[in-house]
Amino acid sequence: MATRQPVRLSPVRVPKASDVLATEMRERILRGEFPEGSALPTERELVTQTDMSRATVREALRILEVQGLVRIKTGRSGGAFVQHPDGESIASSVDLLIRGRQIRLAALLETREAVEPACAQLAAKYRTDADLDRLDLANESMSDTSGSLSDFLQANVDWHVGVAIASHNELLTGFMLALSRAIYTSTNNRGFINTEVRQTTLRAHRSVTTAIRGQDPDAAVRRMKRHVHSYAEAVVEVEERTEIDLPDR
Amino acid sequence: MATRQPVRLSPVRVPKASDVLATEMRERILRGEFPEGSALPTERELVTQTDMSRATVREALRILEVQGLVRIKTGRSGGAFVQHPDGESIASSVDLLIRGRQIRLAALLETREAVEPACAQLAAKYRTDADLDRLDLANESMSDTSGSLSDFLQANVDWHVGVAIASHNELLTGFMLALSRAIYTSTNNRGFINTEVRQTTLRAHRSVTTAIRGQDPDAAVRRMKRHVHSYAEAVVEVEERTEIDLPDR
DNA sequence: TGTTAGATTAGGTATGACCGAAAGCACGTT
DNA sequence: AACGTGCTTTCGGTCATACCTAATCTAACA
Repeated sequence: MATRQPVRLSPVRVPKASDVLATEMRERILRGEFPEGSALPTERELVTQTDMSRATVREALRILEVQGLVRIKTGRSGGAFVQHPDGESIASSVDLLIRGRQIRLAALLETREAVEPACAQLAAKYRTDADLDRLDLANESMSDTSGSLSDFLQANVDWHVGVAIASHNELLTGFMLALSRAIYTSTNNRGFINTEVRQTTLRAHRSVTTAIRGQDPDAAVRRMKRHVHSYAEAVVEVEERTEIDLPDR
Repeated sequence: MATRQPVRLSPVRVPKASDVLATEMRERILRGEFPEGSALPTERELVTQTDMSRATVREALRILEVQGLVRIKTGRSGGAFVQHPDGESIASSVDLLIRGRQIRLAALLETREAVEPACAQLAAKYRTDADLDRLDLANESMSDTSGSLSDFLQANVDWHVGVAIASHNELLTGFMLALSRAIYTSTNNRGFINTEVRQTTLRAHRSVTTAIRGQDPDAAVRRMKRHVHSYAEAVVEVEERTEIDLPDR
């Protein structure tokens, strides 16, 4: 019998048809080939163009939809409309990581300490009047001490995200959006926010806002760093107290 | 004729069946209900359990797959296996944002200046011996001045990601992973990396590595800040020169 | 005791049908 | 002329069924 031919083949990869189609459309969208809001061909049209089944085409569109690259509308003159990803898409994937990996609140606060002072610095450099309005608005609704905890925390998130927006850096904005929301939900049910904490927080926010308004990056960094650090310390302190109160579960 | 009743209805939302199923399974996965690697029911099994068609079930699974929550294997004893998202999932969505929004290199470098010094600080605090090995390895392969530009840049990415890993903060790691890769691809075809830049970069990396090894957070921050800042300045400088060289086009 | 050729079980794809939502149109009323 | 009303059309959403292909298991065979 003939000996085995020493033919070597590299492992053959058989990509899924829907992935291939999704990748091709994704590249063309990212290349900027279609203006934002323009309509892709209808599903049935794509079927005839690609010789694929409708199920395959639909899965490809679903992939793009999850990735935030298209928005799908139903009804007549519906279909897939090109959309460029925004901070929300980053925020949602960060959210999945945080929840899936059970990232602890302490790690979230550490991350905020790492990122947000830099946001404040950039905000002080690049802020517009509209950015200032947004920050003032958040400060106002936070100064309503009679509001519910959720309202307070929502205004808190708005302010922090507002700082990120004022940095005019979309990456940082998306990241801070996710981080702020995650901290919000972790904080919402822990009950260590009392009137004193509220007033301290509001004072700190106003102080940072003033630095941003005055376009003083150094002060903005310093004050933001102090704010997020002391907030983190307060949370850790309460965490420890809670652990003592509830030794096991 | 009777006057219109002042009945007000809020807009009714009709969620898609596949979204509902995906959301339910996602929540259960994120809640930690299934250990990592465990198998979800097969498609046909889900069909009987949910009274949905297989196409719907498949779309739901596809959503979870894109979100990095399950990995799907074909063949006998295949199916959907639970997976917890890692830095890659964040990296890919950040990548989509960068490319879809045409984020300029200058903005990427600005973001790195904002985030990476803090990474270095945390790395100096929490680094393990394995982290140091990873950094040393990257430095070694970068010291090979005869290597190609791609090899140099890859080692560069490895080092920067290595710092993020050493921070032991999964959020920052995922973010820096995406950022480093994006800077890599933007830098790969610009040709402003010469021998001098290589040596300067290597020196800076070694200097930061030393601070991390010595668990000196302040030095790590300072040196990293200086490194990424001077790198950014060098890039901007070359950008301007390039614009002059190529006035239109 | 390996090797290998089926059998089995999973996902991947293709058809074809029908439902429901939304935009457009035409008719009819005011 | 202006405005509802309802029909028609054209989309995506869902379902059912069939068949293909990949990966594994199993059992016969050399």
